[in-house]
Formats: sequence, C-alpha cells, structure tokens
Amino acid sequence: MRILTTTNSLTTDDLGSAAQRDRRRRILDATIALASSGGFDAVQMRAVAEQADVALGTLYRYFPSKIHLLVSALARTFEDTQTIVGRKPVPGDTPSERVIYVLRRATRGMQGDANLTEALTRAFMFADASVATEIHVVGMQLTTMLTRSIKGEAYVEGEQPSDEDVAIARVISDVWLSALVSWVTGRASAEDVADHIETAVRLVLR
Amino acid sequence: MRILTTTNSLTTDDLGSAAQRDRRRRILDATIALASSGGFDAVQMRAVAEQADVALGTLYRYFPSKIHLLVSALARTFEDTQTIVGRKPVPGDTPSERVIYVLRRATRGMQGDANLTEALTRAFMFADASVATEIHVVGMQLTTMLTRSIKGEAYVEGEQPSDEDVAIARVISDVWLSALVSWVTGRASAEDVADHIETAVRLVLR
DNA sequence: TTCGGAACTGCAACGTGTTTCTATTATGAC
DNA sequence: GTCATAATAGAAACACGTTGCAGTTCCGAA
Repeated sequence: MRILTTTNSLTTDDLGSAAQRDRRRRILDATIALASSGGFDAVQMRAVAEQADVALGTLYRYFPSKIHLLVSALARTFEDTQTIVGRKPVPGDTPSERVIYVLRRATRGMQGDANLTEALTRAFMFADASVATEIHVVGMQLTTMLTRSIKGEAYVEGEQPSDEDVAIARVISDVWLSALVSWVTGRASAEDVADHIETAVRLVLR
Repeated sequence: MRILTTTNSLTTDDLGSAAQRDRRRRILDATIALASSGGFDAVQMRAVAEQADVALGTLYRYFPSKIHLLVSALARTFEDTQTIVGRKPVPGDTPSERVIYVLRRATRGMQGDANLTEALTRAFMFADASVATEIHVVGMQLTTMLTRSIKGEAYVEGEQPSDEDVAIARVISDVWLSALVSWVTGRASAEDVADHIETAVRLVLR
C-alpha cells in the first residue's frame, strides 16, 4: 500500500522535533492502515493510538478529533501521490483529455482501496468549520492538480492559474467529490462515476 | 411490508394509521426545530424523542439512525418547498437564467437558517449505504427541480427529461451541494457560493 | 366483547469519540 | 549536570448514538 517515507530530516512544513515528526507519521500510518482494513468505522481512536504506540491523550494532542485525523491522512495521501506523479506533464492533447486522464487515474487509485476511500471521503464531507484549515489544504491540492492538467505543457511551476481556470477546476473537483461520495455510498458504480465525470468535464471544458 | 390498512383515508404515500402519521410528523417537526436552534449537534436522539413526545425506542422504530432522521427531514423540507413553489413555471428567458434564479432562491432560503442547513447538509453528506433510499429521494427532488428549471415553459409534468438535461442537472446539483458544504463549514461566504454557482451554471449551460 | 400480536414506554446498558487528571519522562536553557 | 517546563503515558470518566428488554397500551379480527 504505502511506500514508506524515509525518516527524512526536512518535512514540507517544519513543525516539531524528530521524535514528534515520527509520532505524527506513525499516527497517520496507523490511521491509513486501519481505514484501509475496515473503513471509517474501523478507525477507532483507541485503536489508532495503540497501533501507533502512543497514548490516547497524545493522539488527541496531535489531532484534535477523528475528523481532523482523517482529513490530515487524506492530505498526506494526496501529497504522496503528487510527489510521485507530479513530475512529468500530464499526457493528452487537449484540456479535457488531460483532465479526464488524471481523474480516471485518481479514481481508479481510490477505488482500488474502497475502505480507505470510504473513510477519507466521508471524513472530508463530514468535516465542520473547525477543520477548515485541513480542508483548505486538500482543496488546494485538488485545484493545483486540475489546473496543472488543464494547462498541460503550458503549465509552469509557481505561476498563478487564471481565474477562469480556477473556476473550472473547482467545478470539476466538486463533481468529482460528489461522484466519489455516490460511489462510496453504493449509489453509483465505478462505471457510473467514470461516465459522470467524463460528461461533466466535456460540458465544462469546451 | 405493509398489508392493507383500513383506517386511514389518504396520505401521499399510504404508510400507517393516523396516529402513526402524526407521530412521524411530530418527530420530524422536533428534528427540524432542534436542528434550527443548534445545528447537527443539537439534534440529539433523546432530545428529539422527548420533544416529539415519544419514547426513544419508538423514535428508532420510525428512523433507524440519526442520519436517516435528518435526511428524511431534508426530504420533507424539499417537499414542502416544492409544494409551495412548484406551481408556477420558473421565470427567466433562458435555461441559465432560470436555473440561476431557482438556485439563488433556494440558496438564500437555506442560508436564512444556517443551523438547519448545517444539520441537513452534513447528514446528507455523511450518509452511508444504508441511507441509500432516503438519499435517492432527495436526489430525485433535486434533479426534478433542476430539469424543470432548464426546460422552463416547455416542461410538462410527468414527461421524462432528456439524458442530456439530466446529466446537466446532476452536474449542477453536485456543484450546488459542494458549495453548500463550503458555506456550512465556513470556507465560503454567501457571496462566494452565489458566484461559484453562477459560474458553474454558465459553464455548463451554453 | 374478547383476544393476540404489534406498537409504545421507560429504562438500563453498551460502544466509541472526547475530556480530564496524575504520575512519569523527555527537552532545552543555564 | 540541574532544573523548569512541556510532552507523554495510563487510566478513569463523560456524552451521545444505539441496542435490548420487561411491562403496558393500542388496534384489528373474530
């Protein structure tokens, strides 16, 4: 499932001693493992604490709620994916082709681990205002991934995408998230999701 | 599961004696009142039972979980709105104008009671597979409302909308729901929501 | 009217997210 | 190396969704 991340010295965002970073990593690893094995309900705070080898109070010191924990796990998952995939430009000759390619890949990836996806998606959707920060991180990741796909070769690191492109990316990510929710709750098949997204992308990018 | 019942005269959907319909109504009233006063967290099953003047076990007999309860409340809210608004054709000369009109109205309505909207929206998003039936009802209500707006005067009761129109309606309702979630979680202002929806509608309907 | 089963009440109990508290351990300044 | 402070462990307790159960009431059929 996960490639182990080296006990690296520098994380993206600083924050804490090596021991603390290690605890944080262990906690997120345990969260993802439990989510992957049994979905949202299997991510029980006592179980996460035990598997990460920290006390329950410590878990809550790092993540103030189960939802914070799962949304952070989602952010890290995206981050890891981006690190691996984000190197080479997205294949495809038109914006729709590229966006459809990327979403198809991402969707397949998530559907490959239904339990994990269920846990992360439901947490994301259930989050309330107190999780705004973590949610925002994920939102930015999504927007970046999509504007990058829209621009294709023309994309340059660090450049602000146009308002138009951001608006389009947001619409597409809304549809994608809703489709994932439908799939997670058993209201739509994998094929339904793929079709629906493709339709939406074609409607929006033309 | 019900065989015929003699007593009751007419409800929309059969189901139960007058006393049972009354209990169901009281429960949903209590749910909406509590949600309106304190949002999702304030809808506590014991409190709902007490306010509806039924035993806790009875509440669970009518609605097998808090999520079922809240999604059913959402369905009834929509239904009530439709009954009131659904008479006259939607004003506006183009599909986008009509859809924007309807969504603007609906959004304003929901934003007028932030707590209630928070409760209903979060429940809808958190629902798992066991709530599929109730969710489907709400989905149909949304689709109907939107295809009706798209067609405008051309809409005729009972006629199946085209696949194209349904696909468009689904994209728009995805965006609308996501926007509501953003608003509920404090990540977007009322104005943001209006702008985002308008952008999406213009993109999709052209 | 009487009877049998379904529906309802009241209440206790359980599971899991969350909080709280004390004792212990790690960390960093001096 | 010593000490003050922060971080952690361990465990109990609380809150609320949910379940289970014994006794009571309601309702339709005979």
